[in-house]
Amino acid sequence: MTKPKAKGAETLPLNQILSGDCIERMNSLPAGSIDLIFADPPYNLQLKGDLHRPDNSKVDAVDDDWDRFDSFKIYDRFTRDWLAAARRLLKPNGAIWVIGSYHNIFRLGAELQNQGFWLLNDVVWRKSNPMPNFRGKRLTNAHETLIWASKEEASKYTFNYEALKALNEGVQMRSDWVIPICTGHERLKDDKGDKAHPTQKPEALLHRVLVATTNPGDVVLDPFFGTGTTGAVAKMLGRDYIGIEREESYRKVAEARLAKVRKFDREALTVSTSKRAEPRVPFGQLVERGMLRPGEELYSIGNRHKAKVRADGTLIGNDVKGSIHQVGAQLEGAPSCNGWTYWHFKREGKIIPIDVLRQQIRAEMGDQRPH
Amino acid sequence: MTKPKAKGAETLPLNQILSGDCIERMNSLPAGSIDLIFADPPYNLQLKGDLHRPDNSKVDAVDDDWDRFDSFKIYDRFTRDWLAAARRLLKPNGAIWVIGSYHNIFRLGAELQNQGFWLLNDVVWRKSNPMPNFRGKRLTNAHETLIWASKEEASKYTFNYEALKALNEGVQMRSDWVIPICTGHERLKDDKGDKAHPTQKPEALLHRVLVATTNPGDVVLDPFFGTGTTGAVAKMLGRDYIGIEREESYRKVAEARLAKVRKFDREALTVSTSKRAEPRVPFGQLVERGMLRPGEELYSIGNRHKAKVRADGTLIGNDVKGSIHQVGAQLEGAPSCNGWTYWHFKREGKIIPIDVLRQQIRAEMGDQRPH
DNA sequence: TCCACGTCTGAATCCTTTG
DNA sequence: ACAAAGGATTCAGACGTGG
Repeated sequence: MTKPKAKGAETLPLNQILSGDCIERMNSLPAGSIDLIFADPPYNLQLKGDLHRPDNSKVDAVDDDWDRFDSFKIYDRFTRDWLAAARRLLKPNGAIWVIGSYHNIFRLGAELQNQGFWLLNDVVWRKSNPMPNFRGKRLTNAHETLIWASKEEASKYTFNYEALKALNEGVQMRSDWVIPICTGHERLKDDKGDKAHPTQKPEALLHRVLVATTNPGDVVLDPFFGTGTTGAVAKMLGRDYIGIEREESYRKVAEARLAKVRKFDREALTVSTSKRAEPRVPFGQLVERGMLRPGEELYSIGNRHKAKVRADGTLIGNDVKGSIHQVGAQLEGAPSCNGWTYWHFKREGKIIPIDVLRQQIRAEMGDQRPH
Repeated sequence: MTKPKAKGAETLPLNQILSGDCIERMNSLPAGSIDLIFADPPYNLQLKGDLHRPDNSKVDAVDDDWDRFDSFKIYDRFTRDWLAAARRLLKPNGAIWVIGSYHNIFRLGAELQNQGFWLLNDVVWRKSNPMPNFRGKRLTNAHETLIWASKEEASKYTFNYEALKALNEGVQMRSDWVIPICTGHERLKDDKGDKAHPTQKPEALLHRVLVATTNPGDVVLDPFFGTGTTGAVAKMLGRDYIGIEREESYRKVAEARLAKVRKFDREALTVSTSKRAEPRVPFGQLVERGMLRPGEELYSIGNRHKAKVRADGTLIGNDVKGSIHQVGAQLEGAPSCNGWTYWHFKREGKIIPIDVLRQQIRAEMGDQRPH
């Protein structure tokens, strides 16, 4: 499924992290050479004093220099300039994702429209574990907003509808995505054990973005690369990436991270075109959340069969592909099969049913109830 | 808890639906007279009569750069004008809610910021039953966005934190709200049995908005009244409303609807309140009243520290003296401390928080409070 | 080995009254 | 006006420790 390279693509610094100012670096790249841009620009939080939790511990605020702007006017000029540089780089059918909070997302969205980008969806990242509002003065700020836009109205943008539907276990993917914030082992630390970047995004978020709106071999640019989540997920998924990052400390962490990332199997990257029904916890979430890796092998209940996990949450095994249920049924020659109890994965030599993982997600999904 | 009426409030056309252009009608109302505005403005640029070029020519289909830019310009002017009229009406501590989709919400949010409104939250209305995306070209657009903003940064806006927490089973209300779209009996029909309004909002949404950010007796204005959901819920909740609607057909439906609405019982309107709303009790009163004796010892929450009560209602312990809060903070090395929950006294061998005594005093005061 | 429990932390525009 | 003081306020999840 490799596409013909765009003109000038051979000169692109693929799978590298460029240093310096993102606008200058973007302007030095050839026009019309990028398939997708993912941008997580400074939010301009405008924080004032300190904030303490009720237990008197201090909240580690995002007070970095790179997030300070003196006025909306200055922020708007910055937004206009980097978006213009980004737009120039996109292929005619290219698209962009931006992410932000209420502090900046309205300015981002309006400027996207002003420049002729065509808004396709706004997507809500609903955090399953946000920081509470400690003073009880507002609603818990439990989400961030992403905007997905094509370069222009006429763009034939990439959208892997069936893959996303498969990720969502047969139901159309909605514009609100429930994904935990980046914590635990995934959260990168510096030498001192502190977080390496104040706003590292979860890989599950980028996984969904890239599966949805790119194909293997596409070139993905992230002009605010940070510690490289976009690059890491792009590499796993067999996309090429270009990162731009100003801060040397972030670049160093990202380089080390990317060196360790391994691409998933080619088979796992081929996206499903099958159609299925069935609601409930989508198996694809186990993949998105990194509980199971694309390419990982699952074992049937009697250990007579095995199958490989694909990036869109389908299985492939012995020339059979489809959902966990379909593949189980086929291999057993049965009319139906409950994939959740049929399939098992291995951890440290142990065989564990995948249903265990579903239960973990269900426990996290307490927040799905009406609020 | 009746508030003093604002100047000019006696001239307000309370609980009425005004006809005509919302900007003109808003400009005819007295400045600084409204507690809360809820606005669901149109975003369809072709909406009849709402938007004109300066020369009154028709806005063509949005099919090239010039037209796109021109139509955004017109929409922005419309947004600027009605928001300015709305802002003039708000009391200094007033607030506004606006609702929109990705077509217009970014322009609304940016203009709110430009005019000096202070964004408090963006809220995602997550529809539990959205219309699917039939063509499979995008994500199911399963949400709309609301913005909650105070008139200015310094505004002491109304937020009934405890009431919302109660609505959410004792957990802080988040910025994502799961509410079904308006269907079934709630959906108003016209004479022919068709839906009376294309975008009727669910009462559950307005219920949450008004419980959260108004008090009984507040004046709520809706400049795009439609079929009157804001008014209906305001009336149920014992708030006064003013509606403005230019379409006669909508006004008629709204009038009929509002005539049928009945206000809830006063008891039902009482919501949980926070401690902040309770009267302040100086610690010295406990000593004055003999509930605690000078010289008596108090014990910290973990029983790690103790201090002696002095006749003037200060504490002394371990070379530290001052208020119950100051001494607690000093002993804990904390930036602040709530002495009421930190300190305990002994009676018959039992350890009891001093807050119990404050509550006794408050209970006695309750009898004397004016209603 | 496993459970119970305590600790820590996350893009946060996070107070109100008195003097 | 500004400064000082009173005193109200948290959820989910990861991780470590101790029994």
